[in-house]
Amino acid sequence: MATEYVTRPREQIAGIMRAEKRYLSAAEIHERLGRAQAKVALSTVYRTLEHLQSKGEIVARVDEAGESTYVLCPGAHHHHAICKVCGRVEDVNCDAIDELAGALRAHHGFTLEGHAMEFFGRCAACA
Amino acid sequence: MATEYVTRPREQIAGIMRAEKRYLSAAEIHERLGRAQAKVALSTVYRTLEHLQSKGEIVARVDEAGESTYVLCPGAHHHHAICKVCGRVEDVNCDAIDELAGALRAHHGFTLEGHAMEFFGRCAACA
DNA sequence: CTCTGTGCAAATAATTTGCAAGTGT
DNA sequence: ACACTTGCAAATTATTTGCACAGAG
Repeated sequence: MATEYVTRPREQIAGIMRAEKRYLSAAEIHERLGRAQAKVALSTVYRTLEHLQSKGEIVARVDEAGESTYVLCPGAHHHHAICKVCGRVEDVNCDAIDELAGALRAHHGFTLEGHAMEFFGRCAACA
Repeated sequence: MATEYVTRPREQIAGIMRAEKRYLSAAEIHERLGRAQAKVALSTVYRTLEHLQSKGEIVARVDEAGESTYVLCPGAHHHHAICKVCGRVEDVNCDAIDELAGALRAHHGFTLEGHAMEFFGRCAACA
């Protein structure tokens, strides 16, 4: 049960994810597959992305337009700095916020212009 | 030009947003309007939410299921601590991350279990 | 009276799903 | 062989839009 198969669509999608350092939508991935002469169904792209997500190899994020996008993201807990211009993603580890702007610039040459964060847990009433 | 009308649907939707301290989807708001005998079209809910958003009175967030949700959020830049159980939202100002867990518990009785953040700006190549 | 807001129903667009056929091991 | 994957087309779901009518100023 739960045997793992290596198929051409999966290899090609994983290849694209590995080659790109930015969040891509299912449609964008599907389009690149088409350019590479790979005839993969869009539904397969969705299913493969879900599969990679459950394996913890990629993470999803919903962009401004409401589309789900995905990026390769293995390894320990960290956050992403996303370039507004080219979409490139820099990995950022969890330091103090005040240090962030300085550290981002020093370590990544990334100029911080904005950020968003959310916290999850249990409020006083639900503790 | 751009005159601002006060209508019953708008008042009722604003009332619901004011009464709730948690993120609600358009459908949830619509359902509450129904319970309150207010016959407001779902499309009007969407249009009103968009309107309130452009006025900066509410903020949107996409939940785990991919639905857009909205909460009243006036005033200065801050973040939200969302209770996993009841959905209540606590406002959190932008302190150092290490202090966050302690501060959240001390100031809000909120036990931090997880967080997500994203940074936006310009990478070295695009600066 | 005029311009904005609303309701309704139809149109979009992203994502999901059923099922028959294909493929890896 | 057998279980997992894929493709295709149809179904689902959230959100948007066109248009005639109602309501606010």
